[in-house]
Amino acid sequence: MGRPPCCDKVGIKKGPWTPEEDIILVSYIQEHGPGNWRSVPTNTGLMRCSKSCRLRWTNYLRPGIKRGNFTPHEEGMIIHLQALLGNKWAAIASYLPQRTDNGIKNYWNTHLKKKLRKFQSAMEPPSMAGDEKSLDFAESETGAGSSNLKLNQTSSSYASSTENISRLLQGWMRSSPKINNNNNNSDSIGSCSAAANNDLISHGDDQLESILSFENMKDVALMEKSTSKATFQDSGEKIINPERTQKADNNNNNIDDNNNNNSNPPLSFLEKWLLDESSSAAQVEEIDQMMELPSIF
DNA sequence: AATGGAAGCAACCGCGTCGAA
DNA sequence: TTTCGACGCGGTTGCTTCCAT
Repeated sequence: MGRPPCCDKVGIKKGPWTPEEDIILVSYIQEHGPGNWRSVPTNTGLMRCSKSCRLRWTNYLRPGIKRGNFTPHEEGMIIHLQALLGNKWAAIASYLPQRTDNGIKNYWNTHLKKKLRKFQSAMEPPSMAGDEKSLDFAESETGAGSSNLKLNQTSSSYASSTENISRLLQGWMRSSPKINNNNNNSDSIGSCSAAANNDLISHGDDQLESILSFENMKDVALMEKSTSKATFQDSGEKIINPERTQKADNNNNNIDDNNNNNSNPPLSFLEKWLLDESSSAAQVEEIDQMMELPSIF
């Protein structure tokens, strides 16, 4: 007996959402608030799976979502957090309240992974360039030789209409106290960071290698400025447990309890770095400069 | 101008986790 | 304590657009 489907597959519509469907969904959420996704299709008449409704809201219709190009600071945060957390996109997204996990994941897979690959190739001796083992994030990738990065591909025309729908909700979000969407305000950075402090668990050596290899890449000096670094590295196996960050984020009333756990080193260095726009932006700009070196190509 | 490949991104699928009964 | 439903996450797929030939 397999797992039952999340919803009745018969008559369920798939594929891209239409503006009409978006309006129906947004109207419903305006009235009832997000959550209880199971009831959304039946109550709205949408021929969509509840999962699909949630995804559509979370990734596109939710107010406060920032679309378009990522800033150097955002890139730097993603690079650092990916090195620290691995492919925990939801956890990474919790530090970038205006970005969705899906968006970050896509951006990583399409842009940053390639950037970092080239950056690391440039940092290595020529004989090592192209050695897949040299990259923690290395994965099978066809067409790796292409240096043509399309950074400004235009989004579809409908994407702009979803933004409009999203914009319509801005006023409602401000006036409606019943929506507890922590990802939509700047405070969530602090709360997520605090949550991260609560979530230090043991992890494997791979994670540590990832961290160390990243540190080797560029900003050792920056990291060494932090007084917390020694503690963090010496522990060797302590890292944020990203799987709980969002839940902790939603329950940050309990943060104080967990902060009292003395066995866990503080992550203030991470927070400090993440909130230090100039440092991360500078790092990404440096990578960009490396990318532009003719010698690489 | 046509076409094939590459790139980007929206959406889906399957599994893990959590909480209520 | 166990079971089950709902939600959330990460990986993957497939469609659309762009670009080179």
